[in-house]
Amino acid sequence: MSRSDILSLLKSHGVLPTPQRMEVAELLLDRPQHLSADQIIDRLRDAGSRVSKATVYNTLKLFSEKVLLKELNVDPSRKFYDSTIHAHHHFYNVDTGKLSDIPADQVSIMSLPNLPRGTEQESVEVLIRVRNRKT
Amino acid sequence: MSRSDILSLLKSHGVLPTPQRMEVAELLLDRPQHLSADQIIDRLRDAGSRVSKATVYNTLKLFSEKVLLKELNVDPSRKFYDSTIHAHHHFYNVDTGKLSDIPADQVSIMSLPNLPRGTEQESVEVLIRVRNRKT
DNA sequence: ATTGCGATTAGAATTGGTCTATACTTCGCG
DNA sequence: CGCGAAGTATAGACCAATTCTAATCGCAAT
Repeated sequence: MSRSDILSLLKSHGVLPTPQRMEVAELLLDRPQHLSADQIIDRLRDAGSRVSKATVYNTLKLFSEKVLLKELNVDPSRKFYDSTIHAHHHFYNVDTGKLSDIPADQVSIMSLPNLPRGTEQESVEVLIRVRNRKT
Repeated sequence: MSRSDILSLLKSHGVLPTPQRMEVAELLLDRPQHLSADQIIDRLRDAGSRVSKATVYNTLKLFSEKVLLKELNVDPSRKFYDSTIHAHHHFYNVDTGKLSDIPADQVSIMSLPNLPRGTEQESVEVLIRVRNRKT
């Protein structure tokens, strides 16, 4: 994804494109991936950036509010930020902590229960926990 | 569930029944529910117990290893401990933070993808995120 | 220039959870 | 019985992820 694509992506989602936000967006939204805030900070720093931790967290929160990415709560110890926003599912390897995507069309759910009264559905997420096969 | 039921439950799962573990088990395993470690500590303390935080965490971790309960990673800020261990799914109300159970038989999944190579399946969890309907 | 407001920042604060070091129990065995 | 080993409980220190705070910066509109 080019710089100008990202620029218009941010604008079209109502996000003011500051230099720091552009850096985060270019890193994360470039391709389908799952990164923790920590990994993002490390990579930006490695690339010579001097963004602060707080800005990265602010930016990630803003992006997820504006639906530029998805927060994943799978690993008990930290959030992952997923650059794929359309509906899809995940494998989580409990041994390695690695997440991987499952395209939505590879899981089909036949029946869903009635929602609790007074609520409406926001999303359906399937998480398949796997472990390394010990042969 | 009676005291002696819990006693034999612990023993049958290879857990030495100490007084503190009995307290936690009686509180949590009594009926289907989802509690955070914090809630558990508070309730025990309210009931006059003097268990330490560390012991509660140790106990919950032990119980989950011995499959007396399930850890849930749904809420970004804390784990929930679920007294229902057989396969089932959850609603999560993002507005209230409340979790509720979906019996396994109310969700049927038709097709599942191939697992990543070298891994075996541990569990399949469906999480339906809901929000309060704004009428 | 000055004002004002959102963005950025460093560092402090918070918080759920874990670790450590010590003390206490329990149990097998002589 | 009494001892030692092994396992458990505890308080409090510690840790790491995230959030908060208060000060500063940058820029747009006056």
